[in-house]
Amino acid sequence: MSRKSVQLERRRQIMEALHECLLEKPFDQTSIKDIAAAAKINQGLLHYYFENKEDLLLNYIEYVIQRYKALFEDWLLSKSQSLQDPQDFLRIAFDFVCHKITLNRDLSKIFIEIWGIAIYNRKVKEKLRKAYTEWIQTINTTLVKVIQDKNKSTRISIGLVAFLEGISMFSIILDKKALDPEALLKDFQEQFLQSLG
Amino acid sequence: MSRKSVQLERRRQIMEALHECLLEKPFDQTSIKDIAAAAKINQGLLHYYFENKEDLLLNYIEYVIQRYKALFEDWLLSKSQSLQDPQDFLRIAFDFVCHKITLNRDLSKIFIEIWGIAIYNRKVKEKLRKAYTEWIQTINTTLVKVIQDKNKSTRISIGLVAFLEGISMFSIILDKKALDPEALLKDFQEQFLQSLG
Amino acid sequence: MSRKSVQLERRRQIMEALHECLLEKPFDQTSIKDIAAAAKINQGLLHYYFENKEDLLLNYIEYVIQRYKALFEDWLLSKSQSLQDPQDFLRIAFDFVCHKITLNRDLSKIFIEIWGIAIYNRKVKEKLRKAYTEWIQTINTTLVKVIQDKNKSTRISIGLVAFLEGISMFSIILDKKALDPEALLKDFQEQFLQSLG
Amino acid sequence: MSRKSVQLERRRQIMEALHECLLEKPFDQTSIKDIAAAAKINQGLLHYYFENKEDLLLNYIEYVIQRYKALFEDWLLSKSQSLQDPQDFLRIAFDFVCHKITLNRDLSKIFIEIWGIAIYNRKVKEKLRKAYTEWIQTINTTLVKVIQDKNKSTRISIGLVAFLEGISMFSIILDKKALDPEALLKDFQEQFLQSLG
DNA sequence: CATGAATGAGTTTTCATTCAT
DNA sequence: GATGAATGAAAACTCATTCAT
Repeated sequence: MSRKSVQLERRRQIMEALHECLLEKPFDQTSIKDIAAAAKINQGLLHYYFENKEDLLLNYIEYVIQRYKALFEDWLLSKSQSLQDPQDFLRIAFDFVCHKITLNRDLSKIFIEIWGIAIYNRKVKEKLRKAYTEWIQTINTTLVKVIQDKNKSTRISIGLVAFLEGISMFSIILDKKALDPEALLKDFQEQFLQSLG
Repeated sequence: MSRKSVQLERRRQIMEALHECLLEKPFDQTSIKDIAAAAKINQGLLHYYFENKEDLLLNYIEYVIQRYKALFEDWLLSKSQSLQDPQDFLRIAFDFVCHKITLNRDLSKIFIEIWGIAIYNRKVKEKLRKAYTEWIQTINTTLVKVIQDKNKSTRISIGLVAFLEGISMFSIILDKKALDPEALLKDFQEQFLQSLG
Repeated sequence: MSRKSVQLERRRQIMEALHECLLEKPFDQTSIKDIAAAAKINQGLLHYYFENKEDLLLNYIEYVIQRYKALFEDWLLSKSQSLQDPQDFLRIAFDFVCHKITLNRDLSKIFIEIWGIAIYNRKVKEKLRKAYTEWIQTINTTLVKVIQDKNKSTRISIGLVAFLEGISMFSIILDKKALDPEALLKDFQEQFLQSLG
Repeated sequence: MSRKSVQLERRRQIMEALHECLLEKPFDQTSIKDIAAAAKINQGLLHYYFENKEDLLLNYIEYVIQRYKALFEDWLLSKSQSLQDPQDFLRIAFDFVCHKITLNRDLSKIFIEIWGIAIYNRKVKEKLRKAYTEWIQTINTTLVKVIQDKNKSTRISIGLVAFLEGISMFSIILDKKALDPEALLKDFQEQFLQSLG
């Protein structure tokens, strides 16, 4: 491996360590020591690869977002039959989001955590803002083909993502049994796609 | 003032101080010192009124929830004309939630923060769980009269609250301009009530 | 009850509370609050009856010492047959000390604690010094009748008390089974009295 | 110096600092700050080398006990002529204990302090228990050769150490003049060894 | 006498970050 | 690059004592 890629690999390793830590404790209660221990590297070394705790967090957030964007691309390719048809695209995209994102408990935990940080951290907020905007636009690009009314389709796109994020949060906060998010989302998906078509 | 009410007043004063602090910093970064300063009381005294930081937080959460429940009761009373009709009740309740809760930026910030804490704090999670369950049930009690299908109405109630919480979160994270949550909610309300009727 | 005796009774009550506390925690780790709670009185009131924590401790020590001196007097009176004979007196005194003091686990704990405080607290040390000196002299007054050599009898008196205090300490620190202090003291008593006679 | 030995040296340095502090104040009144100041190191660093105050204390106790065990070994070697003869061994051991331990005022202070801590601290008690048991057994191993009766020799060994610890305590609590522990111990030693022979 | 609220200094411990090797 | 020792500030919490009522 080249110098550069060893560096990158190390950074990845540290970000994965942060990921593990965030599944156990909130970011503020996760110490550099914890992260270094999870990454099996020296505590001081962490500051060689990342300027400080915030820098690591920002890189981590970016890393997670890029990973899921890539996963989404792969998902689309694997279902490549019918991306032309808006209805089909929406169904496939919806499937992805539900199963890989909204119902992914680990990811939900981490994003709820990140929302909290974003409130008072401009850089984190900006990263989130971009990611959500992009996600909403991806949906909207297709939705507008079906709905025509641009304002309306934008509102629906936003509302759809807001709803999914709300369910994601509820899947962590509420009783799993009382909530049954899988059924709820499936039901919703049918209604939604039907209403479009 | 009686001894008892001095106690209660002081506790309220401290909880209000925490409220102010939470509008500036996340809970984990808010020190007991900060809260005491905001409450203009001695730092040690805070531990006289609350066992520890967590105890204060739990009391604060309860306090906020009770406050908004009381506000909702008042709101209903002030619009007392027509609570019999489900449609009217839903419209009035929706108005309250939108304007007093979902579009209340301070409250949104604080609840996003609390969601994050709830992930790893059982007691906080339990408080949230109860509050959301109660909220959902309040809606469902009325909704079931219109929809009949009990499972369906439950799912819609959950979905509705999830959507509102998602919008609440977006109103903090996304650009206010791009989002325009007031318009979005108004639009949604119309569609929603229409679809019921 | 007169004013004065109500006062005294309250003071006694507080000292008994300290006694209870000292059976659970070292003095330094016992807070005024703990003591007040054990005495079932208000925390502030404690400072009305005793100047401060040290004052309470000094009074408590005096109180315990006087109690055991009184108990000893009673004991002697109850065995009044034969205090004239030095051997008999020594036997009776030895019995008292063994059973009421050296083998009294609660008292042992408390005195070990007090020794520790005495090291760096002049007033406490002085109280202990007086009590031990008096005890040693009580023994010596009788012992010198049997032994004649005044220096020798003083040394034996000191050594005897030192030995008993050492056993008292061991009864707390060492395994009760391995130590068997009752048997050890009984054995010692026999040897000792025999050696005198 | 190697990494490892720097660690050990630092730990020793901190334990010596605790030693100095314990000659001025009881452990409970000695703050981490005091100890760090005495060791001339940063307060935070102390927690790098020892988990917490109790951990430091336990290590310190072990350190002192090991030091005196080593000193005793050296002492025996330096008097190597005659360890075969029980009488000679006892005399030499007795000399060591009297001069290096029982009459060592600093050590006496520290052990009285440790006794007090041991009452309510299981780990400290266990360390003391082991040390005293070992000391008693060392004496008993030789004593049993002279006395034959195993039970009797065990009782004498325990009693002997109890007596020495009692004298150690008295040397701190009582007037030095009235006590004259050197003379007392010398006298006792003669009587004791004579009684065996 | 009695209450409990108030004070403020002090305690242990944690931690992000820096630095010498 | 890598190590782990060092720093210093800050955190939560405790507590003896005082004071107004």
